[in-house]
Amino acid sequence: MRFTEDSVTSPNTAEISEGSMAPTRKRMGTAERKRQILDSAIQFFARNGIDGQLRNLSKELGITHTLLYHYFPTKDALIQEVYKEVFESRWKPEWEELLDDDSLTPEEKFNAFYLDYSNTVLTYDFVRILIFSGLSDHSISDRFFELLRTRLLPRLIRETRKYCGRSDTSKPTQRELEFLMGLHGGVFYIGMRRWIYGQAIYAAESPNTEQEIIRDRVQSYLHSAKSLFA
Amino acid sequence: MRFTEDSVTSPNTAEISEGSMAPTRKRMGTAERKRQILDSAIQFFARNGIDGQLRNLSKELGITHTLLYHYFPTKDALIQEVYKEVFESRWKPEWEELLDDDSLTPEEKFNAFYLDYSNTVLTYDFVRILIFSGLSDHSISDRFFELLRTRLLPRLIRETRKYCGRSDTSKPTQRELEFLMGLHGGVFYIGMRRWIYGQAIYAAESPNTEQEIIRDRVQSYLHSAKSLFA
DNA sequence: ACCATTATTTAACTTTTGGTCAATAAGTCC
DNA sequence: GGACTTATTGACCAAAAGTTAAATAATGGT
Repeated sequence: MRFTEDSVTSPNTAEISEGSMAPTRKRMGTAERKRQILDSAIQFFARNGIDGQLRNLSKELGITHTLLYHYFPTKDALIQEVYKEVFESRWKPEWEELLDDDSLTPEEKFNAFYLDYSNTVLTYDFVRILIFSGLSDHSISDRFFELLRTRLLPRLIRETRKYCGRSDTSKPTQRELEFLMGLHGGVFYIGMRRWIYGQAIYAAESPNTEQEIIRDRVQSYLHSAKSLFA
Repeated sequence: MRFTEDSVTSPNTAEISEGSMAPTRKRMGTAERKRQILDSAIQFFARNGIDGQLRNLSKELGITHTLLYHYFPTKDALIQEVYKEVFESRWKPEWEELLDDDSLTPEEKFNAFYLDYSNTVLTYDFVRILIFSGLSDHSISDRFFELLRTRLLPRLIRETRKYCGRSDTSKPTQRELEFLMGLHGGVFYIGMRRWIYGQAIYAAESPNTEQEIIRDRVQSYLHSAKSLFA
């Protein structure tokens, strides 16, 4: 993939400019530097794809590309850590709690969940890295979908049934799941348009509207579920 | 992006195997060979991303990579033709005719359209190349969305309104469009799951079900549109 | 002030890969 | 069958990009 990775003026070497002072070499603690690299790497690979060149990443960090090898044995190892960071540490356990909260109606749960989900997951970093990884190797993005499939979907189906006045706890049917995936995919598609295709979504202008969009769709989903599955 | 591009036994050199015959160098007409290369290139780049190496593509074709340069001045030129082929020559003008057909109800149109649309567009080649291109440079995928935006969406909104018993021809509101994009994105997400994340979609097993899935969603969309916009 | 540690850089190696060019040979036309 | 065209190849180049190893210099401890 051909991306233009703009050269960025190195923060570290910025101080060399004046006078004939020897370039002050900064020295960071292992943990902090590793953290810093990882953070930058997420942004960098989200932007440039996992084909982004280490030399460019290091330029953004103001270090030499060889220093990366002091913290990560190989480029692939770095990328694996990026995946891990993005897919695992951004998962919110609160989502499950929210969906299990007895004081909320199914409709409230759906609205609250998808609003927060879209704010957390429909990020530049997340969407792009998820897709980059899926494009190159399912086994990575699978980890995320596994969480979705086991933790969230069953709860969402349960709430859907509750909304329809049903209380059976039988295994979700494919038809139920597919109908739910219609809603889910529609929401994810917002992120796609925004971060992959670079389209301006209306919601970007006024934050209110994002909420409106999701409310419309959730209401539509639940309402139709009632006539389909009740 | 790191893909494993499996070496494929060259079809051309296959005949060398037996005896000590000199390898028969095949000679193809310009047009056919170019066509052949383009067809393979579509598959190849869909699989490996546009970073796929020309040497591997040519290996699949059973030719040397330098021969590619006899037909395409540069790798980028080849890729541009791949884009053109995928995005432009797969667009069906029938879609517009279908949506303009007066003998069909809005619901019939939606069903027929999205069923055919998903069969044409939700292909391995198409979905992956669309996303690869979007990831690296919007300007390419934009061409496709432009068709969508100008040719299809207005007609779909018109039919939605017709279904709702409205006949005004005013410009679609953002809310109407976003609601439609919910359906549209949900459909596209089927292709995403199938061709990006490698998930088995139920519909893959029985062709009937794909129809059922889309019918469910279309009906849900139209039904809800009525209560939202009527 | 010195030493040990290790973060950081410099230089270099290797493989990959897009691209060029002259040589070769498969058809075709007379 | 010889000449001409051009499809096809093989050898080669240069830049890109991952990786390694040795040299350098902050930093902290004593």
